[in-house]
Amino acid sequence: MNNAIGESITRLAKFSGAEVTAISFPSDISLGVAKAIFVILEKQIDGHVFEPKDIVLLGDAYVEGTKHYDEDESIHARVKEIADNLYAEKDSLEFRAFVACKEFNMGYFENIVERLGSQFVGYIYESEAGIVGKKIVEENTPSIFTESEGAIVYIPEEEKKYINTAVFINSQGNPTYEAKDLGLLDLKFEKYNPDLSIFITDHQQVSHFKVVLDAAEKIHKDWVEKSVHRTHGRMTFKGQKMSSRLGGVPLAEDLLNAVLDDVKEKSADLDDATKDKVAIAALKFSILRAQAGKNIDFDPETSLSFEGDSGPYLQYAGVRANSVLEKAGVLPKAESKNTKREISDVEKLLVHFPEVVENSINSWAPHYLTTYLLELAQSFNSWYAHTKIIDETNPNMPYNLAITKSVAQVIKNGLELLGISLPERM
RNA sequence: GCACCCGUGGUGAAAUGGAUAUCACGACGGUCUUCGGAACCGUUAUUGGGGGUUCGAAUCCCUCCGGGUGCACCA
Repeated sequence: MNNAIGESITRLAKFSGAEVTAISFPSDISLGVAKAIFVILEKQIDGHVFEPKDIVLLGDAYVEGTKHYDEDESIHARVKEIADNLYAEKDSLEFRAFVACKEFNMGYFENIVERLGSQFVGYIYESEAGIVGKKIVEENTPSIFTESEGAIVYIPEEEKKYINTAVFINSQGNPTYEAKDLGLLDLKFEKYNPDLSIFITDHQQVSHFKVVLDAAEKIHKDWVEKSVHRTHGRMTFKGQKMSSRLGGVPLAEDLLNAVLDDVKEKSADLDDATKDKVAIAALKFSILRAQAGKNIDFDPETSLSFEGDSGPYLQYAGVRANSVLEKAGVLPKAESKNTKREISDVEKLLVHFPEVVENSINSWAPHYLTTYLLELAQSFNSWYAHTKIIDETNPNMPYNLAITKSVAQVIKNGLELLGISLPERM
């Protein structure tokens, strides 16, 4: 979800003429990671550096670590030691294993992101942000932050009831998520100096960002004035919450492959790249069609459709239009403006495209565009069913071809802005 | 308990405060010698309850009901 929405917003922003830098904030370090590393090291008694071979292995270690930690208090000391060494980047067995896992994991991540049609220009890791964030918090204690029960916390003014008190540095001296986000702000603004910084996260984090931004405002007003937080809902899988910590959840790749199976069933004769495009369209569309912010329950059985309101429906309309144009060969010259003819509904819709795009950009809401494209495709399909486009005897043929061409173009551009590509055939 | 978000046909969704609330799925009935049927046409059914603001409310305010999320060392 984050990828689909983020990518679309990125593309909309670029289209509006802005220079956009898409960065990701990978969660490479945490107590949870330390737990996973603990499990991994335990299995590698001979002491050589762990070589991850499978992404599933890492996921399992994460889940197992969480479970093990909750059930067995005797390992807490060791896990904390691991965490400290990771945070301090101290050369040690665990740190080397961590580096190997991180490298492997990032490779996997970049792969899937590329498959989805995205690209990040840069990364700011939580580990870096944690170091910077911790420093910022320490420098501003006690002026902004307060010591409490061995931890360093931020207490908002009393009248700001809607903002929670939050721990920024825990009693072990490690930065929490809050401090890391502070560090992220600092690194982001230092590295890229943006006019506008858009955070895209799920909506569980709204109150978290309120605290962070409230604190940040006192450090650097600029950061907050230039920051926008867009949230999206969460995806449940067949009614089940997905949590990487608890396990048993599908990865984005699994989701995509499930969809791909359906596509294969439907059209075995397509080449693999096209099947992938259709599958990605189906998946992304089901996310982007709704206003961001709502939760989506994903069930491969029911929630994916290739008909009606769907990504493939849009692709189909575009492919079909292109196919007609190809068959028509060279476009005839435009007819004279004097020809009398009714303005088709399709044409009326076509005119609105720029306005819709502008609207989507202004409110960072890709779903306006999705809705519009759907209307256009429906209108075109309906028109198509009643109109013979290639018809030499029809004086309106040039007009009809021009309409077809415009539709093809608008659908292509519109899908592009959504991060969905238009196949040649399907 | 406090705070934030949400509630639209059977289901999933749309609607800068503006005309008769728009699509899709489902169900039912049609199109089928056609430039691509992942299509087209028709039938079906909807704003949680109650107040208020407004010439006008799905949209704004209050309240009740129902659901979700967050509230100190996870991210």
